[in-house]
Amino acid sequence: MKRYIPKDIEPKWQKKWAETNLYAAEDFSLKPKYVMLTEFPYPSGAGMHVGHMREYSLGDIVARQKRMQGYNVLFPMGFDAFGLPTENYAIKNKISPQQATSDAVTSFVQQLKGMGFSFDWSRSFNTSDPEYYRWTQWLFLRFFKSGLAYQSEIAVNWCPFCKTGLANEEVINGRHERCDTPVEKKLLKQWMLRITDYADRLVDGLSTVDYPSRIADQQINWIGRSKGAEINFSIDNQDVTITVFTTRPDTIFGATALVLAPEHPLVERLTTTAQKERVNAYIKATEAKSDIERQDTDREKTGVFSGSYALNPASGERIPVFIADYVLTGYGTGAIMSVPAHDERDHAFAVKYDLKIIEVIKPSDDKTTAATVFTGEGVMFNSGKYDGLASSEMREQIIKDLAEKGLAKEKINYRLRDWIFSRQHYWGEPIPIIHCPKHGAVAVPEQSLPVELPKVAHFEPTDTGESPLATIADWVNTTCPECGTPAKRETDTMPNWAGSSWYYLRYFDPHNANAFADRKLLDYWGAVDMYLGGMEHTTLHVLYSRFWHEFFYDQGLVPTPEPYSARRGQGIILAADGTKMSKSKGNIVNPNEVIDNGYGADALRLAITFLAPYDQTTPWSPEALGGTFRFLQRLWTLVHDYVESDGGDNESDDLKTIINRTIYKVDQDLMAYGFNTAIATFMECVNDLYRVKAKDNFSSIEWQWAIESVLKLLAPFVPHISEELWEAIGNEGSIHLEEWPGYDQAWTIDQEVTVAIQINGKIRGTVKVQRGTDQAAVLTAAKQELSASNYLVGQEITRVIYVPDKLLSLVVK
RNA sequence: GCCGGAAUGGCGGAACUGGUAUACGCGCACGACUCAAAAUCGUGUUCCUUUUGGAUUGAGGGUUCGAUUCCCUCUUCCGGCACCA
Repeated sequence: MKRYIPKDIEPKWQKKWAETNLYAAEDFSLKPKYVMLTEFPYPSGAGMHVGHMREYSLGDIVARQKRMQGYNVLFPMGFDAFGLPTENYAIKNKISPQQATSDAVTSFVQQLKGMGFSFDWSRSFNTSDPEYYRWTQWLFLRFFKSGLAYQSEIAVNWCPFCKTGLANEEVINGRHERCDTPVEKKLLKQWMLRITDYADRLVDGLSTVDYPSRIADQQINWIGRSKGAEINFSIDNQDVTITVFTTRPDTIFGATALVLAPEHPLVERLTTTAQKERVNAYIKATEAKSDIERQDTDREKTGVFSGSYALNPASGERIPVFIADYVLTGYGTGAIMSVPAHDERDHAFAVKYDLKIIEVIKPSDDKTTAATVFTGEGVMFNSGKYDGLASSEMREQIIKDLAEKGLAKEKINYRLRDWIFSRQHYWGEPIPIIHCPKHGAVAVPEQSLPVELPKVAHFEPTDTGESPLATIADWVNTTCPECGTPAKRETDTMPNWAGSSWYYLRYFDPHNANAFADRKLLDYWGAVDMYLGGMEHTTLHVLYSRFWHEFFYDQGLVPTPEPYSARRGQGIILAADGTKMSKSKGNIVNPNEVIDNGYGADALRLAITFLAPYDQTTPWSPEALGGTFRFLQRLWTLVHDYVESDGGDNESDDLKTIINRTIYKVDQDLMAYGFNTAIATFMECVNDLYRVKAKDNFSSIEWQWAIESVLKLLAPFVPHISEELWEAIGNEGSIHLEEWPGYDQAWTIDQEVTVAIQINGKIRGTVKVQRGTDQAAVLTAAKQELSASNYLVGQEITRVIYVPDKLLSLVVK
């Protein structure tokens, strides 16, 4: 018998699949379509480790099963080539980013092909190809022409290490998500995308798609929609109004101060001469603080009195106006009404600065202790005509009453901020804008796209807040498309999230030179049916691309309101020691090494998938590989034993049951993405086949059917060995073109069942009976079974509960 | 602080709508083959007591004939957000 040596079979089949174009998706096929998308990687010099392969292994299983189930499957792969990782790699190795990208793509393709994934390679592209980013620029101009892309001089998050501005989404706990450097604030003129215009749509759209709640909730939290009111406070003896945002207008009678952010535009005007020195000193001190310092919630609250007083529009009381940095300038109006009795932050502030604390809400059950700040709903008091009424019900009434006097209006605020879209780096799509002294920012005409990234000798980022492109005079200097006068190109580039915000659409029509994709193909392929990727992209890439797609839908460019019908997030594979795999720690498990060590891609795919539920973060276990390899060896031996045997002529009910049950279970598991339990089912199945083989001499026809069925089920998981064994048992043509096997329900059920006997809640024995035996007969059998023991001796049975074919529960005393 | 998830043998994990907890794999032990080892095959493997038995799904309570599963309280860990009014 031939031994199972993966090296001998895997490259052979990979070559054959490529030659026969086995996994090509067909445009306009009459079969139902299924788009299985896995996030495309950014090509870097580091190569991919086993953790990366989890995502593609899972996607490949689904894609292959769907193909066998008769779908026209699109399972594409490309490369997210622009961005910091590639640029940093290029700088470090003193090669051009173009070269770094092309080298990395070559090695990534080799790694992916070695795993036997069924990607349609004819649709592959990389986002740094001018033929691709031409359309990224074209789509950006749609935002620009709709007023959704605008320039703004704002204090951006600046990473001093990467030397670039960042979006809010890229800042984690005050640090850059990529390099962990604390970010600084830097005043820069930036391109922004008005994602906040789509805040409601991004929340509401979630109820139309199939996302796990942990992903949907995270996006909802990130967007942070909160309903409340803007209320105007007039300033005593001055013709000035301060507008505050609050979600609790029902506490307005308890507002005993106004607090403005230090950056609030009215601070200067409200500061009295007597207080000027103190206020200026405070603002200076605030500016000196880092973002991380300012965001520390445990920090003692500080502030300063402005000298002015406001009038509470509900109570008419004169209340002081303070300036304090616990009020944020970027949220709401940058000013709040302080209600110390019912807000913990305001309480702490009021205690420190000796402000009045007026309680106006008490819990309906009235068991509050004076020590705590009551922030819940309750009954209003000290609130004039609202006394005795429920706070939750009066909230809208108060807004209405104040609105009649022109003092308030309903308002919804979002935590989400507009998307800072400029990067001061070389390796990105040039923003296709020309700055004309007369016409301002002008779009590059469509026929002049792409605005190609010039090839340069020096592409290192600068400290000036300008992109390296700014130094290339003959690229920067151009003429205005409107009037022909000398003008300058925009020198900032787009963030690495730009190309990935629409890449799935390009797979539908990857070679189109006249449009980002043909409308007929967009209509045919529609939304992505399943999108698998990392949890870390929930509030970055997934949110961004939903925003782009929703805008395109409004522009009539795409047929569906949402890009992804369903989304799943796979868990991270950690190193065996439980820490993250990283090149610097040297704990990376390289798939190439695993394959070369003789385990092969199939055993690796199984090990990755069998490790844990797909969505769970879990440490890698090198030993698991031995287990899955042994399993494949046992399968190999089983099939070859059959091929080399003569075969008998026995019919076998056991065999029928084993196979039908396996098909049923694997079917169920795959529907629920229970990949690890599906593999356990295969292992049980092969163990069972060994067991019955030793017992009976089955007919060849039955064995052939059994083995063919098992191989078809295994084909999506282990494509090489199943193809090899499919051939070995005498089949022509690829197993991957076979139909997914069906099962006979009748053979998945045992005729003889084991019924557990429970006495007072404890299992005391079991009886075997025919399926469908009635309660009386089972009770008789149970009494007989337990006659040898004394559980029932001298006891009276007071209650009998029978769960048919499963369990008999007796209550005795 | 807020939102989400989790806790089951030595380890990764399984268990359908409440119905025989520990499937499958790893590891370990013993046996077969071998001069020997590896590989392979077989047997066993939750814990305590081993005679009967008893305990056990992070802790404590509850509902139920019966709870890993449902409810309440709490602990720990992981992910996300965080002075967002």
